[in-house]
Amino acid sequence: MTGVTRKAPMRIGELAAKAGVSVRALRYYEEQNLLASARSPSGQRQYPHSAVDRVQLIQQLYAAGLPSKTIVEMLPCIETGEVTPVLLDRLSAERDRIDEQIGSLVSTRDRLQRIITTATRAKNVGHRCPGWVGPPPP
Amino acid sequence: MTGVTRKAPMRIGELAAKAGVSVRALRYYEEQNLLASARSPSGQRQYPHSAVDRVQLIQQLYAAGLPSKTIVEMLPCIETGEVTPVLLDRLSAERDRIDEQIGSLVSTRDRLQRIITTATRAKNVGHRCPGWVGPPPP
DNA sequence: CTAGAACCTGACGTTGACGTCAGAGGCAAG
DNA sequence: CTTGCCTCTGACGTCAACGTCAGGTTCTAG
Repeated sequence: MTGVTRKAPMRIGELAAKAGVSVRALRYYEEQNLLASARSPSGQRQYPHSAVDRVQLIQQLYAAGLPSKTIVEMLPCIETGEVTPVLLDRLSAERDRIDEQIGSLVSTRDRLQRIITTATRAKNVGHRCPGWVGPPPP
Repeated sequence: MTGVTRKAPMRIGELAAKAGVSVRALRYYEEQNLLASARSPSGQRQYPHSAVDRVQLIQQLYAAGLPSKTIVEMLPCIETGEVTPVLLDRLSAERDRIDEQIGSLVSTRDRLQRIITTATRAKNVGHRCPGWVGPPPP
């Protein structure tokens, strides 16, 4: 026996569903060289199972604010585990950038939390919000 | 004596410099009702000193991914300290959203860190991309 | 075989936060 | 007064990550 479990190759709709993105997004990723696909004789895209993970990684990096240009430079080596010193620097730089972003978000969150706490404790609740803060005194 | 130190009112260029944003951005904020200004007789914008802080708050909220529509609903009450129950829910919701965003960023950061660590330890360096010969790892 | 779902390419539309340019005026210095 | 910088309004340009539509092919269920 072959030992190979033959199943129909994953098409774009299935990948989109499994990865939680739109079909359009996947074609866009391919356009940006973020995601490759084999083609059936009739031209339909075919993906390996691992594509689900890859798409989710792409999403994660997008969510971290990386543009596709940066991602496309990082992805190949990330997948193979091979990396150049230059790329390593880049990865570290992005990690640091994300750290800063986290710090900024934390302070924003804290500021929001203080506002909430203060407002709740003071029970400054139930007034009508002023629609607009007027111009400053001369 | 009046006790009032009269100084020339802050104009848009000065505010832009102090807040670290562009003049265009400030006019855009005004367009979006995020930032008010008094006008001189000749129509030039005048800002109070507190505007610097306000602009920085706006920037912080933008950086947290809030769109101006949301900010414009939150800002007046944030400044006055008064808040409606509805707005309080909104603030909490945004705080929670930011928390999720932080969590997502942390996991992305960790994933990047693992990649960096693994690649560094395995010394999988120098195979694919062209580049200079880097310094040795610590 | 046929209907409908899924897929293809190509191209234009959308959104948000500004950038940039044009043409006209205002303001302090010399 | 003139020079030069700052400011004004208005309007079009940009960029990224897709959405959406058109017009055609392919796959699959009955």
